[in-house]
Amino acid sequence: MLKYQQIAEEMERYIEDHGLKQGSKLPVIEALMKQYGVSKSTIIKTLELLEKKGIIFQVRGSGIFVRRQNRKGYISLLSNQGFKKDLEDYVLTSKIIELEVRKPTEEVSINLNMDLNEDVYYVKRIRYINGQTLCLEESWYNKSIITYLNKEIVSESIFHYITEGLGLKVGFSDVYLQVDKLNEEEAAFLGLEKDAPKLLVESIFHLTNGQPFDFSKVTYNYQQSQFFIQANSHFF
Amino acid sequence: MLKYQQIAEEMERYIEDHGLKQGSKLPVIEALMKQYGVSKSTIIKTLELLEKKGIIFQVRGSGIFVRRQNRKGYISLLSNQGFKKDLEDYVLTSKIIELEVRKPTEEVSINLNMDLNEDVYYVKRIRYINGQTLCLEESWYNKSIITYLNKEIVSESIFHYITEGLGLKVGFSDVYLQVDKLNEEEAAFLGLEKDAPKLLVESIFHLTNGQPFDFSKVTYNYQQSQFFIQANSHFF
DNA sequence: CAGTGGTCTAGACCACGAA
DNA sequence: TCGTGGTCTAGACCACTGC
Repeated sequence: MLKYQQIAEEMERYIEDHGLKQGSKLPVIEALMKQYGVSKSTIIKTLELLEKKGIIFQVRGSGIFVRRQNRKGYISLLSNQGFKKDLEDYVLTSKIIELEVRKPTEEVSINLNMDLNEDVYYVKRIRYINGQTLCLEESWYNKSIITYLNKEIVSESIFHYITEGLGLKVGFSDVYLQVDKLNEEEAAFLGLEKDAPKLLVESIFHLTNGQPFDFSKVTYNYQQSQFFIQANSHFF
Repeated sequence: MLKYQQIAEEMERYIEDHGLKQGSKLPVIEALMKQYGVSKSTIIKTLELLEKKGIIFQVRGSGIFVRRQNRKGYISLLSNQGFKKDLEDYVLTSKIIELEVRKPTEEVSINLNMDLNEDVYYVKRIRYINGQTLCLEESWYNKSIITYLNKEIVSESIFHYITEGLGLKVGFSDVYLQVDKLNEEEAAFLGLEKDAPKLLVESIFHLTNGQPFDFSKVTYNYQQSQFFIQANSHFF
């Protein structure tokens, strides 16, 4: 593990364990250098990482402060790969509706950058939170990358299998959101009435080398869907 | 302007002007160092910035590549402060419904970290895109920070006024999303039927020193609302 | 194993905020 | 004006990719 990752974890744990609130001041860079016995650049790298993750913010000429969003039960739209971390206190389960090897549709082939005659794994499942329907999920995986899937894997965390089991590294993802009304089939699966609101989230996941391997369409039950995002200044 | 910002802008313009596609390889770091006459660290800083903005991705041992999402007409949920950049080809207008100084409600006081007897500017407006209703927006500004607003300012870009006119610096924001049904009043303002889907986006904007100055609740017309987000690997 | 990106160091100097 | 974070440099060494 890299030094700056190590230090970032320790600092994150420190903030968590001491229950520091938004605005709490952390030690100055000089002190952190001494405390961890590393150079200034390494501390800065650490702080950049913590800032990206939304855990601190830095004010030039003033100091380093804790950043905390205070609402509970929201799903982060950025730390994708399942909701494990956001919804730790909730019970998440899945029901598999379909799992098979297919040829991609035109839409899928475009999003996964594949030929129409290559193979994809198609997975359709319902996810439940505390026994209530959370979402209806359809995913397509490029079979030349995700070479094998079975019911057991799919009923657990697919991302865990991809990173640990297959040893692949996830690089980045594009996420698209739309609001619309449920059609009859979706309503039936989610246990809602037709034309009720839905949030449709389409995601394309890429490996670190830029290759797309997973295209997903997730339809959320509007009653269970609260999301949040932390944005940083580099966008302004 | 800092060197690494300058170089980032030049590289971004180069990618744009040459219409480089996702996966196009850019020059190696060594070459960029020579080309711009700076040290390796500065180039790395440049590339980190471009990566955060979703313009490139880097693959260790391989190279630097262009990242591009291909869908048009989506609003970025991260580069907030109005949609100017995302919807360049569209005509955006506003109608002001209310503009006045008020005392905050409890909800507003919590989100802006204010006392109940301090003053806030309250702004309510409808925004249109190509003549269609895009959203209904309610905003509360801490009056001790945003000291003055009038109809003219509010009918244009409020963020432009805050950064240029008042010389304030926006640091970061927390964004919360929920899907629900329109109530009667919202439906009337947006020209939709009651109980139609809506996306409610609540945002809290902070200055670089961490002080919240703007709490906004924006209700989107579901027919006009397409959003996107680019996520990076540090979340995985 | 050559090429390429990533980490880490030590230190000079700059820019901003608060007193 | 001083304390603090930010930029930039030159260079050593590490780690991953792909031929």
